[in-house]
Amino acid sequence: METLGTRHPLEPLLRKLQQWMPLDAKEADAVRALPYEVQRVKAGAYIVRDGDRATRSCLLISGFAFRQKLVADGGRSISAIHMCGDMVDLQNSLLGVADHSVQALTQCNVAFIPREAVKEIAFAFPNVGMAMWCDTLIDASIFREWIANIARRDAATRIAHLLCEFGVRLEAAGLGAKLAYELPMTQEQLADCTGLTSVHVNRTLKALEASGDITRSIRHVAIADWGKISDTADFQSEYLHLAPDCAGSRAA
Amino acid sequence: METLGTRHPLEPLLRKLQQWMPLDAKEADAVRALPYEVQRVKAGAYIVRDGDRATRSCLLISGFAFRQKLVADGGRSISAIHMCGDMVDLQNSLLGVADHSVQALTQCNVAFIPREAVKEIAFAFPNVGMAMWCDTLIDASIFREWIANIARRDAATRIAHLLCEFGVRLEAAGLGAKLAYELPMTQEQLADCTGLTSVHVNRTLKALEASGDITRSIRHVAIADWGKISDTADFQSEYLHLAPDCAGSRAA
DNA sequence: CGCCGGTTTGAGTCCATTCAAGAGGAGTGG
DNA sequence: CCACTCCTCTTGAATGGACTCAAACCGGCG
Repeated sequence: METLGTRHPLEPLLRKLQQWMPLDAKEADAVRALPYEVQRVKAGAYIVRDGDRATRSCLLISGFAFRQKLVADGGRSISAIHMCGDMVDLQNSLLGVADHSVQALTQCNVAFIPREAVKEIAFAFPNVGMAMWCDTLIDASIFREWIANIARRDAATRIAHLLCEFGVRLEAAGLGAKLAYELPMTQEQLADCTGLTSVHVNRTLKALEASGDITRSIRHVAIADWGKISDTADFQSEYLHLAPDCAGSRAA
Repeated sequence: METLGTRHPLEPLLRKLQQWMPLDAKEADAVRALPYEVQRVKAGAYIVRDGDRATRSCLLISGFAFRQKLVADGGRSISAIHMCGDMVDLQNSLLGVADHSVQALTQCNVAFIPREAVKEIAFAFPNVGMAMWCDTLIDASIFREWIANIARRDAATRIAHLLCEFGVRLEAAGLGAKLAYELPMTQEQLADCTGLTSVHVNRTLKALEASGDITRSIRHVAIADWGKISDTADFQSEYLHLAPDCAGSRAA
């Protein structure tokens, strides 16, 4: 667990960007020099609302958030979960009008950065821009995997897959271990991530527990054997692009 | 219908980019000056294979292509359909290793552009880069809508939604009318786009026909009443971001 | 003409849903 | 400290939308 402590508030962004592309001192300083304003957001509150004209990008400094869309009959679809260091709203702010909402899953600290400042740094420092672009491309890769997950896997596989992804991403973000972590979601939210109902999520979780794939208490998930669960989950981590070779080589 | 004729092969790319961001003469010339190599690809052939180390980006000059992923039990998920002017492979080539395949739906003409050339023009000409970035963000927006479509809508709504999207995009690309077009897909491919089986797609198409939403012959789709079908489809076009305000204003 | 991929149709099955009700836990206020 | 409420989790029974399996049909093409 990291504390905010004395660290620069934008440090998590820097950490994330460096994952995709090494940045030199000048580039890192430029990131730190971005203008921002930090706000505390309560669990459940909207960070961006569908239809908003977004003029700022949001960086998650602590806590968790998710993207959601509503359909005609009132159903909800969650299309992404975000954690510390994620630029939660490049998607909306660069496109002008938000096509979906972003909501706080837990209490969050969010840094708002004016969209023009993001554009400026992206093109003034190509390596920073490339890292940001990659970040949005990896979000897209995760969307594709979720499409496949929801479209073509059964309930147990879907949920196991989500649990695997969550573990790997938490570990990559330095927020926990992939074999044991706090899952900050209700079963209903889990259902909206996987296209199931909360009742069936409940039954499926119990089945996963019974088959020895996971153990869990309230919101804590523990994975006994990574090989076993990633097998039932049909999980391969390539789509997360954690290997450090995004975008090829640095620009001069 | 546009013919290739005497036009510059990269003209469709220019058209697409200008949709997101107006480009001046110098910027347009830079796009036209991109190095490329055109190849004819047969229907069904792979343009990019899952796991490839992609070093070039692919631009669709004519024909249709789709993105697909396979899951453990052999099921297939189609996560996107692409048409003339689409940069089909920024996603893979910028990230290094392809996390999914791209396959020709019909016979295609594809222009291959070295990835370094794409990166160079993107950062040498910020407006071009911004347009490309927007393009990938809009792809991501479509992914999110597909997630909601597959996760939370019933079969008839799902398919009607896909038909609406297809009509609007074809019209936006100057390839047809949204109320009547050729659908270059088999029912099995339609099924893989919507997370259904081909049998059920067949029944659902017949039901849509019976209820007067569409008429169809072999691969031809006609929509009698846009209001009616977009209603049964729960379709709103905002997520396609066709309104010309992506990315805010041009850079100086 | 015969093959082959795609479409159509029927019958039976099943995975996930719906509806309903009870149990557990956290937080609030008297 | 307890009563009360709200939310989440849990479980059961019945239902249903989509699937599976299978066979027939159709149209284009070699």
